[in-house]
Amino acid sequence: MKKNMTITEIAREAGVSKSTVSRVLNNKSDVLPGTKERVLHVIQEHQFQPNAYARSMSQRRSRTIGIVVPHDIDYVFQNQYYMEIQRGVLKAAYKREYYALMICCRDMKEAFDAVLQKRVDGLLVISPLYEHTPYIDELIESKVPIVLIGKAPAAQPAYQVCIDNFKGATLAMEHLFSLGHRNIAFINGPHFLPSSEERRRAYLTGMARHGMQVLPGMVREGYNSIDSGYQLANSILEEFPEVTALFVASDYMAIGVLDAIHDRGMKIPQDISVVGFDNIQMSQQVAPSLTTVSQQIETKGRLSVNLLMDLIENCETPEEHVVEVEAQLVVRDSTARVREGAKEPAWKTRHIPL
Amino acid sequence: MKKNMTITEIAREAGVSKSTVSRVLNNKSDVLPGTKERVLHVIQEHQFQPNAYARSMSQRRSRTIGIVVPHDIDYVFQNQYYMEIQRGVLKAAYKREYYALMICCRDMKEAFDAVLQKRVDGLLVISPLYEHTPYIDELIESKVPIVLIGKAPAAQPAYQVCIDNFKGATLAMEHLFSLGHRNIAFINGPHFLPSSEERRRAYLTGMARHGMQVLPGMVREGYNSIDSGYQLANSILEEFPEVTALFVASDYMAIGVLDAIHDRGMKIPQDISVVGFDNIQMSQQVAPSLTTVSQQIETKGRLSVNLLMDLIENCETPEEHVVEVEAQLVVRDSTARVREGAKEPAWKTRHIPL
DNA sequence: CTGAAAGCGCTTACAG
DNA sequence: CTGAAAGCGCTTACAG
Repeated sequence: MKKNMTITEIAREAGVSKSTVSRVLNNKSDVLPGTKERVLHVIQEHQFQPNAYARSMSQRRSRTIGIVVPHDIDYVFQNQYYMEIQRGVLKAAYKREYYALMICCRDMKEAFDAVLQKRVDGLLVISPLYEHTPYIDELIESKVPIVLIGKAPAAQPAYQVCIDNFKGATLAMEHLFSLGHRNIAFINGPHFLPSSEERRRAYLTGMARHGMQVLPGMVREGYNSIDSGYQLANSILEEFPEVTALFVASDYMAIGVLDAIHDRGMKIPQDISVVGFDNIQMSQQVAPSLTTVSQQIETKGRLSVNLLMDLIENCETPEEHVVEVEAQLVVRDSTARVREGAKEPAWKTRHIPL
Repeated sequence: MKKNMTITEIAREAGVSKSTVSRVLNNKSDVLPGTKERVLHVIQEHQFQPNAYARSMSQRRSRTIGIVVPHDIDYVFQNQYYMEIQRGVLKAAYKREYYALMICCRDMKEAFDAVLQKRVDGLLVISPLYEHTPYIDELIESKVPIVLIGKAPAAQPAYQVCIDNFKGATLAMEHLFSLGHRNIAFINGPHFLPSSEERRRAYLTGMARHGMQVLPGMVREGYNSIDSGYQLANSILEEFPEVTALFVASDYMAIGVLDAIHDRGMKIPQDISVVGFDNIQMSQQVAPSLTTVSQQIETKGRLSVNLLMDLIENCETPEEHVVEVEAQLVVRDSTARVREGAKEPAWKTRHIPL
């Protein structure tokens, strides 16, 4: 492996100019076959690869995208959601011969730096929160190619790849209703996540559609951690023993819910049904395996790369700003028909058609 | 966010030369405080950041390291071991203001490319297999700064950060022996992993030390997947019903083992004890939580970055090639005293002192 | 079809 | 302490 070859030496050895070597390297059409042959031969012989950064400089693009995750490294690398996204992103990027740079930063500062330093041609922002709105707006305003994965909190129209959270959550609720459940509690994700609002609306709408009144304690807010799911499930079941099903807005929390129910000596799904959201890997490895709403995480990652590269390469901006991936219900072992003789809730009063 | 500032424009506005701006940017000592002040002010005002690649080119270093994982993206991003490593690596790299580029490639080709293209200043190779020996040797020979995480398969001395697998596996075995277990089966990792050999030796040595004969079927080889653990445990328990404990060379397989035992209607740890290896996150989330040998994965990631940067920056090469991280036994809920009346194995014949 | 020259945005000796 | 010039290794018009 000879390391310090440059285009100049290749040119000398092949008896041509640097320009010609460059043309061969970039597969330009106007090179005489014989010349091309000769140059390629020298290149092969030395295992020559052009300096990527010199190239980036003169081409004014780096063929590198930034995957920005506005969270702590510790959090990100312990969360399967981000792993799935990264998987989809890296696979798609490799396929188009792009590199991807992981940028974890709470305040998006490093993302700005990477752009200003011309390290990346564009940005993929995963799960931005409301608090990131000003940063994202500034990036959009500066014409930085940028695609958001997950609901956009930006004030101006942002390119984004997401699912319809309302539809997804409705799938979960209808599944539970179809199994005869009526006393359904809801554990939502944190309010600072744009997706939480829609899922909440779906829960409330579903309950209303089936004539169920929702008491305040039936809806809780967790932090998407296993532990918060555990705590909240205990608290809910304490207060509402007649609950027969829980809809939980993230798989991690749902897994905590499974634990809590188990520790209370109840059986899943015989006594209580649980539906999660996300369909992370772990959801099929737990016992019982978790019925959940798939976000098609890897697909989102893949599509977002494609969209971002269209923005980078074509410069023309697609009309449609939103790419929607379909949310899908994945039925596994954590849901079943409502238990016999489940108490009718005292507050079930009337059927409200919507 | 103004994007197209260059050092030249900063120089003009500050009324100095590019050289001086460069000196300020790089914190060189010999700049008059007043001048420095003035330049910094203009820089701040424009939020100027120097072009990273131009810098890399003239400095002949990129402040970027390659994390090469010689496996498929799909495999890597579904494996918590690699996530933990990445976590440690990224945190340490950020701290020293380095970037890290993820390079997944079965045959290490992309790793060579990254070096030849001068994209990275050095390489971190995670879990190299025997089959990667020639590639790694070539890199070492070419004086590319390189550190291996995990036992080195290289023919020549390679810098590496690893645990003492023999010692770690011995901790697991002694733990089981101390609980009274004698009929211990062993599920090893694949033979193409350098670590497997040592763990196997530890198992055999432990058994011998306690006078236990090891029948052929008591040692199996899996692929470090949950599924292979499941299959192998079933097969072992079928053949050797008197087994009271399994030592499993990776947590993923051990989790499969837990499932298998559960599905056979036996209780853990009352009927059978299980010890894993790695201490991935999941090992504490399963039920029962898994007793295992911690590799201190994140620590390995962190230390390997530090070692690699010493190689890159100091050019002087440390004498000691091996950094050893201590393997630690983590006792959780999957191990307990051997069950009462467990059958003494027919083949227990004599005590062989070693 | 090919080459010489200029340029990308920095840093680094070399003078002064 | 500061500036002019050369150089890092490419690409890209511009001629021919």
